[in-house]
Amino acid sequence: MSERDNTEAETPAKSVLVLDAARALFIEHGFGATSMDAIAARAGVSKATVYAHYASKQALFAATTQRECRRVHERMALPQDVTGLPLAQALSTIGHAFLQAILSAQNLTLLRMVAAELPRFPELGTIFYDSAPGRTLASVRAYLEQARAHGLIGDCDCALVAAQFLGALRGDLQIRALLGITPAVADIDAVVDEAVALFVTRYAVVTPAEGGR
Amino acid sequence: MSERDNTEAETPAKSVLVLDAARALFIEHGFGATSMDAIAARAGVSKATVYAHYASKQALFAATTQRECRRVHERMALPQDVTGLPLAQALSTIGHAFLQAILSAQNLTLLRMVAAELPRFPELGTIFYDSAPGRTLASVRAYLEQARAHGLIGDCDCALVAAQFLGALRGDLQIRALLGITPAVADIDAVVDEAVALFVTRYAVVTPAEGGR
DNA sequence: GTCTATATGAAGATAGAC
DNA sequence: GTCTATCTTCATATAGAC
Repeated sequence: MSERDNTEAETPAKSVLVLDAARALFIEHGFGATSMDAIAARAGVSKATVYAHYASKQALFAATTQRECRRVHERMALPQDVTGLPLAQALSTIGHAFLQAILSAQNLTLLRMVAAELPRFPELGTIFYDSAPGRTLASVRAYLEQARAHGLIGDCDCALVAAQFLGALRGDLQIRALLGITPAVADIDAVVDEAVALFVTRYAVVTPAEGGR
Repeated sequence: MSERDNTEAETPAKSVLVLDAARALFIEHGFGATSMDAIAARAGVSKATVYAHYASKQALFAATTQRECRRVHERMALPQDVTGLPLAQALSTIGHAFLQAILSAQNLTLLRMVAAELPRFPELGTIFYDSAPGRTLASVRAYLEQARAHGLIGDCDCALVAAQFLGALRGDLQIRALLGITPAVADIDAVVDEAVALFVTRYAVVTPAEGGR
């Protein structure tokens, strides 16, 4: 507590070791199949130490999930400012970043964990949604509103369009990945290109060159 | 699920009673939090009887999930033949049926269960996918190929278009519902109309009137 | 096949020394 | 705060009678 920051080698901080171990095991085996013994062993501490920092297995799970949500939240920020780009290029950039994010093992396992324990931790559903998919949706919506203000796209319900653009990108890739059926990476480019073409065709005010293909 | 009646009160079939009880409890509490004692009690049989029919809790879970997949599989069939309809109307019909299906409590809880226990039962992911989302995708793809053959839509990758159409319908509704954030039902019509307009605009060979609304 | 009763073991949580 | 050792509960699975 008192010594929070070390300028050099960061504090091993048992509580963080425990959290890291819990994260790894919850992700790998799920909540039910992960024991506090296993977490303590992996963290290299005793079980009593685990309980000194987290009052129960559920509290540890909640702490793990919320930290993970914060991390995903940070990773979900758009990689660069796409405001200046042409519409198709901006959408393509967004699309690639989005698919990479939602298909990452980190995101998928977190989603699985939260969905799995939703009966036990209902509030985690909202926390996760606001951290990841809701946040991305808000970003894209904001971009579309800006694009509309700049005359790149016509009048539309930007929230709905953003949701459908992200949905078209998802296709069935996300649910397949969620179910453990990993998609061929080669498909990703085709998916993004087609989704971009789809939305440019419908919403773009000026179609600079041609539709997608 | 309340009454499976036989014409002759012959077989209440304990194995089915057990399966029904297991289904209800797994859905309500998940795999980990459901005990064999509870299942036996709910089915009105002894625990030994449960084990006489299902070798283990895992086997019972697998049997429950697979039966549920078969049921969802049947419900997922398109409600009517849309082949004769105009494109926009056919897509609209498909869209409403699809959203109703994926947002149903039955489908969501099953998806949650399968995702939750994926580490323990990896093969259930594929079974569920083929039963529900994969099956719907195949139906829509088949419809699109027929529509293409009839000249309603131009040349395209029907599998990809089907996936993106269903994805646009999903938007973030499915993931929200999965996370326990139930959407306003009023939105559904707007979502379907906009998605139909989107795909008609891009793919229809003849645009009869205008997009959806 | 079905029951009552029980063995077995795992896992969440704690006591008390240091 | 951290450890070793232990307590307690409870769920899976089985034994044996009918």
